[in-house]
Amino acid sequence: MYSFTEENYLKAIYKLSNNHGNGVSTNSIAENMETKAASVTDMIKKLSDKKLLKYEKYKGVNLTQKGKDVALQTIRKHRIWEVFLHEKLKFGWEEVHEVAEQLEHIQSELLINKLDEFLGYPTHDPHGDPIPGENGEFHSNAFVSLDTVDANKKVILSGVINHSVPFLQHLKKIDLTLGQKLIVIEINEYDRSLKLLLNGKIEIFISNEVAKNILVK
Amino acid sequence: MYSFTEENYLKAIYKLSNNHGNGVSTNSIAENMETKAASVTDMIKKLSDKKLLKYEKYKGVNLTQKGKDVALQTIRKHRIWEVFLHEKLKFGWEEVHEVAEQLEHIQSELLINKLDEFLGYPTHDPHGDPIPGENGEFHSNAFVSLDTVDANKKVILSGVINHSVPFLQHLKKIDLTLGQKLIVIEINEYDRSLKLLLNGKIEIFISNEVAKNILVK
DNA sequence: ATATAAATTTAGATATACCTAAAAATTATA
DNA sequence: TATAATTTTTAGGTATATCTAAATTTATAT
Repeated sequence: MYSFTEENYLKAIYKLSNNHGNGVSTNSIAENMETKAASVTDMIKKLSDKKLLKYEKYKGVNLTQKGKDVALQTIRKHRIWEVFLHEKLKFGWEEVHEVAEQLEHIQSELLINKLDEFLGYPTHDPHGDPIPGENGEFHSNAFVSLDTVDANKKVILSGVINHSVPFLQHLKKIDLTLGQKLIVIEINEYDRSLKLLLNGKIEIFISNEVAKNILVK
Repeated sequence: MYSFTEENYLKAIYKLSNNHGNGVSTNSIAENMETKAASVTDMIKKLSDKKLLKYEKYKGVNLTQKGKDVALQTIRKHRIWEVFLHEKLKFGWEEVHEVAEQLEHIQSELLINKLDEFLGYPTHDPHGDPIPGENGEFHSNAFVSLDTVDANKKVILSGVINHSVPFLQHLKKIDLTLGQKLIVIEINEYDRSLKLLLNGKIEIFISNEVAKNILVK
């Protein structure tokens, strides 16, 4: 139906329009897709012709409902594949993204629905991001950043804000993984670094930089 | 490493060079790939430049070892994905090919090796075709066509020669699936049609046309 | 052996998705 | 508000993978 490239543009624009208000700029898309502004203008015209987005010269773009649907289905596929790679094939959570970038473009409704069923209809991917449903509906996750949690409260590591490979590798190294039960036992006022208790056993220290990028519930 | 298209050409040429002797013709490739001879000539030149095949104008092509390796790895990936779709996602054996045509091009050594492990290192795909190993080695299957089997011999349905969707759907309809235990209880001399006993219970009739396309061991 | 048929290649186009460099429009600044 | 800086678009070009139509080579048949 749509090419790899078209799906990738729609996904990028969808994510960018969540961050900023309205009218996603050519340059921001170019930066996000690691390409040049001129290439973005070309593709934008094509997507506009296909009614996937509204485009006004020099004013940026906004996805149409059709465009949002394609973006959400691509994100759905990406996240379901990430669950498969992590749960079934034992990929580390820092390894799943790259392969899912390819798998998300496989065209088969049947495949993604059967895979979803096989995985037991997961609601979140290995980074804690919610998986949109077949009709694009989100189960919004009421997660909070770990640096806002009060001391002595039991929480569960449920997601990350920073999805970069180095950050995920760091968490893995200090035994912080999705589903980890933890308690903030000390908050250092000076640099807002934290002392955590994992599984009621191990104590670890983390910087505020790390805490800010961890989501818990 | 290599594009979808390049991998598909190499796979097609590999299969065609098994059928015929040496020198796969431009037209046979075009027919197999459902494209035009002129397009094949273009691609052949490209693959020849990349040392994936030997090409002499008007004389057809032969894969180099490098070309065979790429073809075999693509076939390996295709068949491992078919096992996954059939065994884990419960796709019918007539449904797996189309989706595997896409999945075979995902580029990740880690993925295919982990998938292979997850599936318990299968040796045959859902059509009974052998899965090449990591180094391209084949476990050759000593299967025979059902129309050559003597009466009253116990055999197991182990593969098919005709891989077409209508043929596979027909077998499914008459309860013939991979692994089915059966005995030829009657061979009609006139048209070489067969009466079979399935699982020692059900009797069915099949034409010689069907029997010729079934492999058993 | 030569004419005819078939197979193959070449020449020249098309569509996609990129790019660089230059031009135009918008936004920021003095 | 006029000028400078930034952003965006346009113009023109590249590479991939197609195609049609014409030319060339090889195979077949009389």
